[in-house]
Amino acid sequence: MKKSEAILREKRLSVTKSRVDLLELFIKKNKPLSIIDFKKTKLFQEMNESSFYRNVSKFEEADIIRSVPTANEYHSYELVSDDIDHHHHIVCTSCKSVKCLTECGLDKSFINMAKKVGYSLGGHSLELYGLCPKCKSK
Amino acid sequence: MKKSEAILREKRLSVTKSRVDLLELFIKKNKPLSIIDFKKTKLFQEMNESSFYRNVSKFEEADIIRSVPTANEYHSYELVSDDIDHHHHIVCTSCKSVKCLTECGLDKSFINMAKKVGYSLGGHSLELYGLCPKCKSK
DNA sequence: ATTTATTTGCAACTGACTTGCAGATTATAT
DNA sequence: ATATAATCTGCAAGTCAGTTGCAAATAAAT
Repeated sequence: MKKSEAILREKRLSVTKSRVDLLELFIKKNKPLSIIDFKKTKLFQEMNESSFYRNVSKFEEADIIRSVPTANEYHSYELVSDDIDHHHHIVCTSCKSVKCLTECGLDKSFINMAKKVGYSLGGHSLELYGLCPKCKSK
Repeated sequence: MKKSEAILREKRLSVTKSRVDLLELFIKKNKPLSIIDFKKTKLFQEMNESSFYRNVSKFEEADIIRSVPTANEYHSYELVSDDIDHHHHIVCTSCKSVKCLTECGLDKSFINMAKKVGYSLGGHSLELYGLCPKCKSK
């Protein structure tokens, strides 16, 4: 049984071809994916766009993937897995590639500052922008 | 002469009614505004939507306003003024109100981490999410 | 195997944002 | 102040990501 199928069963979602294929894509790529990335895929030929959106929603509800705030136009999602815990991304401003970072860089004084203005703190989003090694050397 | 008019002249932009009105709105509100906020305004009745977009672009080019990455659907912009330097925002997840914070909470170890993965660092976006005082007390 | 619930493809829709065009307004040159 | 050139505006139509209703197809439950 494929890994994706096991996950779907565990989360009590119906196992269908499109869900298996889409989830396998997330597993294979192992980095944030948006509609744009999906459209570059051969899977896009086989699977209707609306199914992509509907399944992404289902996966998100089921906590299989999470939304990654990208500060650009498109919604992007990545696998929620136990070994990739809370972390952020660095986006290359030239080739738009995304790399996951392994720690969270917020310092405590900043969190305290939020509390000072009377807010109770929920989550946060943090993205770095820069040039990846390849683009840097051009 | 209105403050907005002075700014427009300094930046060598044509002074028109819509530009003055729109810029006054940014000055009056003094917090990030999106199309959604604009549509709630009486100005929206008088001014065409496309003019809003075109003027926002012009203001951005002229460095009068800057884009604020909100990680949600809509593009949001705020005044660039010398006394509000580099800073971030906290967004209320209930009423969607936005508050500017006065410092940047990135710590240096995080920046070093980006360099470790071979990236040269450009900008970054950082948003906090939580409940504002009003929504908290409900 | 049959019923019931869910998912799919398709087509139509929404809403943010853009663009071409012709008329109006602003800047400039005289 | 006036004429001309440059820019801006409203309008209507278009683009594109994302959503939704419906009927046919597939999966789950009995």
